[in-house]
Amino acid sequence: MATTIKDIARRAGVSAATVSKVLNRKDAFIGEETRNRIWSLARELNYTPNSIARSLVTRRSNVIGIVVPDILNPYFTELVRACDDAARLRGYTTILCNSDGIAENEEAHLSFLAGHGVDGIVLSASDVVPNADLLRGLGIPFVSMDREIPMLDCLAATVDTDCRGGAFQSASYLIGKGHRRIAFLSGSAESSNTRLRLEGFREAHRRAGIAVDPELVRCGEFQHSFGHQATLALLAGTRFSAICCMSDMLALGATVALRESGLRVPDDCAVMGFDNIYLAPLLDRPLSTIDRRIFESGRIAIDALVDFLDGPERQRSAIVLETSVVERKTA
Amino acid sequence: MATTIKDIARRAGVSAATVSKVLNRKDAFIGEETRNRIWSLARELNYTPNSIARSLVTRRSNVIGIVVPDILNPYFTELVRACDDAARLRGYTTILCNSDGIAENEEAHLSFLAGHGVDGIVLSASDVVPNADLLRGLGIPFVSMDREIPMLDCLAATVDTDCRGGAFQSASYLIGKGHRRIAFLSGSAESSNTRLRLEGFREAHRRAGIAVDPELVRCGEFQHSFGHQATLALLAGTRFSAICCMSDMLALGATVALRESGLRVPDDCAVMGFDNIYLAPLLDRPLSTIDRRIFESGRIAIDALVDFLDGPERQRSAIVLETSVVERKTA
DNA sequence: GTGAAAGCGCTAACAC
DNA sequence: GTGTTAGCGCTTTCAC
Repeated sequence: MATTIKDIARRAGVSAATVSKVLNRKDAFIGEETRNRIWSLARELNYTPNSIARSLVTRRSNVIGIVVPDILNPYFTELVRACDDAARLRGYTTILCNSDGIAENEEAHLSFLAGHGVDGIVLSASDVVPNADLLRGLGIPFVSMDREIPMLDCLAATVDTDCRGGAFQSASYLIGKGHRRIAFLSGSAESSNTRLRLEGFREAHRRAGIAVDPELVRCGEFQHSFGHQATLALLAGTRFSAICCMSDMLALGATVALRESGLRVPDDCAVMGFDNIYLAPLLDRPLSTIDRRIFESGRIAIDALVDFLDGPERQRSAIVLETSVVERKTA
Repeated sequence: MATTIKDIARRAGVSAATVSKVLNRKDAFIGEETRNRIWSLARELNYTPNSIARSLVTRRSNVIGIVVPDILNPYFTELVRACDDAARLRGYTTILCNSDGIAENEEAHLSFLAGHGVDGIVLSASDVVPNADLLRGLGIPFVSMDREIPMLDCLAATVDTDCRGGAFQSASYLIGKGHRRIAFLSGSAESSNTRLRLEGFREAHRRAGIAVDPELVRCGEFQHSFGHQATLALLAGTRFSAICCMSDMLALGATVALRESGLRVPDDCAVMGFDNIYLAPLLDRPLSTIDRRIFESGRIAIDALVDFLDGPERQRSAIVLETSVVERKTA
């Protein structure tokens, strides 16, 4: 049986309230001597506060829920780690949920988190548009990452990457290298995410006076497997000298497909990624990509959320992160 | 304000106790009609049980804590995802903690988890030997992964990989391919983990009647950066035709160093990894490695833990996972 | 079939 | 300076 505040109170010959005050440093009016006695008893008995009980009364858990599609995806791995670090610095811990991009899972997780009394939620990008009614119903402050989201009272912040700009940079970089027929690989064609990126890609071409061959645009998923498969399909049907991928995993898949087809990167075909996951520079052939400040975005999301939670004025913020080109060995 | 059991009780014209019974399906003696009324009210009012309050009385949280060194390390990413999936299947959720392999962090996390009333803990490998007194003091059932651990009442299971066997397989495979001077890269020389692996490596050589040149054995960390740096050092000082790495990240680092030095893999130097992280087959040059059933080990750990928690007999188990060679393109 | 009462460990308002 | 009381939302025992 873990020791409780009562155990300490009994041994110290004081009431539980006094112990509580001391242990919570609300001890302005507590005698020096009592205070010391309580602290040393706490240490001696190895007291650990029961957060459950505390949360029940304070209605604060100091826990933040994080919902991502899949932590196996390196982009989210990094994001989650960044959030966790940032949260810890601010006195919070995190509970992680993988939705696998399935709306029902996501909803189940949100309810779960609510039931567990999290103070706030970081809800991260998948293609599904989140259930606004649910979110409103829960009333838990949340920050939305990389997603279009309806305005809600409990929306603490949005943190988005300038995907349009990122895709523009990527395509412009490739065009600058002399490429004229550039393939475009991205996630679901329905998502705003992909739409924006495609706009950026097109804009870069327009500025350079180059037409975009629709044949070269392939949307599906942000996963490795799609990159692999789409590249093979592309190779079978048309010509191109570069691939502008909208995720690093897509780029990895594309690279494998190119190599399997006997093509060298970047000599026969250049490859640009997107995300700049921490693996990108560590690969055998370091990946040229678009940096989107993953770590920073996690930190920013948590800071915005905690500011919203702790600050009395509940300022909502809308953050947009700029991207940049990282030149390495594949393009 | 979220709706509570009382709200439902009031509207249904029954007591909170009755509502609780129905919602928890302990409704054998509750009238058909009351039952339906309660369920539909719950749905209508969008009732979410307050797990905090429930945990306080039941002394069960249905939460399992997971402590790993660093979720950014792909091996742990996978392990964590596996644990999370398995836990969910068994009706539990997980809270993740990154210790960064620092003993104080680990201890802080363990206390934190205890305070949050987790029912059990999965404690995973770093080099530090865990604080047995702390663990005993907490009294929370836990499973230890890949670590030597003192016997404790609350030790639900140990799940280890046969590292000695794995290293033996790796070295034997390389020897079978005709290599005679094989470098060995591993984590901290002090850890039992590395010691065991080195034994396996030596044993393979002994059986083949080959001497191990101490010069070729380099221990440091399981990280990419050490693989890179150690390989460069090796290259500068001696000759070898293969590297037997004790983690896939080490192998990645080694590969990069080889390529930077103008050497081709596997022609000029073969590289074997260890772990078989999900990225291994996805790389530009798919990595030959030792599979250690990461996903399975997570599932097994959770199952053992939950069996221990739920089962009345509290059977302790000691699981050892066998490894196998995965031949791909680097060796 | 259903309800009343007690209590999980803690905090907060107020009393002394 | 310290104690008393009430209550957070829920479950559980036992009485009716």
